[in-house]
Amino acid sequence: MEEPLKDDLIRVELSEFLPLRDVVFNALRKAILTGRLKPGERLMEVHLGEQMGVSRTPIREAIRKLELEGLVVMVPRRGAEVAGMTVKSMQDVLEVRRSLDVLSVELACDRMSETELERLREAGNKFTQAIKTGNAAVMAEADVVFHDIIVAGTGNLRLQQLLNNLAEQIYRYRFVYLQDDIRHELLVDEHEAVYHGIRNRNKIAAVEAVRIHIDNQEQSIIRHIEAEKFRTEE
Amino acid sequence: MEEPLKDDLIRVELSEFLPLRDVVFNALRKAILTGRLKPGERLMEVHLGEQMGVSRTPIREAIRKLELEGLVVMVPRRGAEVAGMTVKSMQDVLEVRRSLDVLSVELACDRMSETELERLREAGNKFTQAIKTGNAAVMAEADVVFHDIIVAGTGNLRLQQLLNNLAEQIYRYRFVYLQDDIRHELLVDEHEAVYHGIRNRNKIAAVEAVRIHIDNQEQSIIRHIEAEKFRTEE
DNA sequence: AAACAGTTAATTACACACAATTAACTATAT
DNA sequence: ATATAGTTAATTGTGTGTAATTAACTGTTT
Repeated sequence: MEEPLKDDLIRVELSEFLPLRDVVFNALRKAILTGRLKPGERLMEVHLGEQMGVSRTPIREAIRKLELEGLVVMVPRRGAEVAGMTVKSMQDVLEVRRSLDVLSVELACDRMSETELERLREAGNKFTQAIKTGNAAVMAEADVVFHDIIVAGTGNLRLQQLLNNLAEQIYRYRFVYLQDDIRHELLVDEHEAVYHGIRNRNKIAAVEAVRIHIDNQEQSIIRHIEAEKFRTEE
Repeated sequence: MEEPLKDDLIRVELSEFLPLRDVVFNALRKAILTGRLKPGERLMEVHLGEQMGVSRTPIREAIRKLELEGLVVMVPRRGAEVAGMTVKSMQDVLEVRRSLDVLSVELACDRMSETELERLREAGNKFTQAIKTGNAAVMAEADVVFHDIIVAGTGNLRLQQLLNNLAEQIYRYRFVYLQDDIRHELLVDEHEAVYHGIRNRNKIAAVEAVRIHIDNQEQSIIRHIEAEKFRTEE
C-alpha cells in the first residue's frame, strides 16, 4: 500500500547521497529556518517519521544535532520543540556575528589572493543584478555567495563553520528583511564599500563598511519583527 | 556473569540525573578533551557500549553531538574517530576566540554590575592563590571561573555558548600549557590587567590586556605542540 | 460547582535485531 | 612472487519492540 505522503511540508530531498540522518537533519533545519516549522511547534518522532518515510532512529539523531545548533530545545520526557525567535536572541546572534564578520574582512584583507578578489568582484556584480530582479530568493542567494567568498578567503575553517551557522540563524529573519524595498539600493552600496575596502587591502575602510552593513540589517530586522508583533498580537 | 569493566578509561558518572545520551556525551567529551581518547582513535559503538554498560543508541546520539561540536569526524561507513589536533586548527580556534574574547570584554565594560565586578575581583584573587599552589588542575579551574564571570557579564547567551565551546576546544591543549612554569607569574599580571580594565570601564585597556593574554597562550601552546612533535616523531 | 484522584492514551528513552557495506585475509592464477 | 578475485568477519545504518513517564480526561467526593 502506497503511503500517500499526507502533506509535503517537509520534503525529503532524495537526490542527495547522504546518510538518512543527514537528509533528515537538512530537511528539518530548512523547515525551521524558512518558518515552515514554527517556534514552539513540537517535533514528534513517529509523526515526522511517517511524513518523511523513515524510521524514528534517523529522526532522533537529526534532532540531537539540531539541539546542539540551538534550533530546537529539548523538554525532558516530552521531546523536542522548535526554539523561539525573540528580538533579544536575534540581537545576541547579531552581536556575535558582527564581531566575526569584522574579523573575517580583516583576515580577508591580509590573505585573499588576486584570483579570489576577482571572484569577489564578480559576485558583487551578480548581487547588483540580483537586486534589480526584485526576487527575494535570488537576492538572498547572491548575498550568500558574496559573503561566502569573503569567509573562504580567510582560510580559517573554524571561522567558516561558525559564521555559516550564525548566518543560518539569521536566515530565520532574512525572508523578512529582504522585502524591505527601500533597503535594496543601500545594500548594493554597502557591498560595493566592502569590496573596495578588501580590494585595496584597507582594513579600516573594510571593517567600517561591514559594521554599517550589519547594523543596517539589524535595524531592518528589528523593525519587521516589531511590525510582525503588532500583526499577531490580539 | 559480571562484566568486570575491562578498563575504566571512560568512567560513567552515574551521580547525574540526566538522559543516558547526555551522560555518554559528557563522558566522551571529557575523555577527548583530557586526551584519554587520542586523535585518530576510532569510536566503535559496541565497544563503547560494553565499556559503559549502555546500548548503542545513546552512544550514537552522543556521537552526533560530538560531530557537530567538531570533536569527532565521521568517516562514511566506518564511523567516528577523534578529530586531530594540529597547530593550524588550534590557530584557527584561537583566532576566533581572540575576537570573541575581545567582544566579551568590551560588552563587560559596558554592562557588568557592581556586584558582578566584585565577584570578578574575588575570582582574580582566587586565581592568584591557585597559581601559588602550582597544581595545574586547580589553576585551570580558577582560570575558567574568572573567564566565566566576564562572559556571563555580557548578558549575551549565544556568546556564552560559543565561547564555552571554543574554550573547550582549547582545553585539549591546556593541560599542556599550564605546566609552563615560567608563565605563571605573567598569568597573574595578565588577569590583573584585564580586571582593572573592566573595573575602570576602560575598553581600550581591557581589550589590549585580553589580546596580550590570548597571544601569550597561543605562543605557549605552539611551543608545547612543537616540543611534543619532536618527542613522538621517530 | 470545584478540586482531587485515578485511569488511560500518547510519547519518549532505551535496547535489540537485521541488513548492507566495507575491509581484510586467503587462495588461485599468471 | 605478485596481483587479483572471492570469501568472511566486523561495523555501521536503519528499523522495530518494550518499558516508563508524562499529560490529559473522567469520575467521584466535598
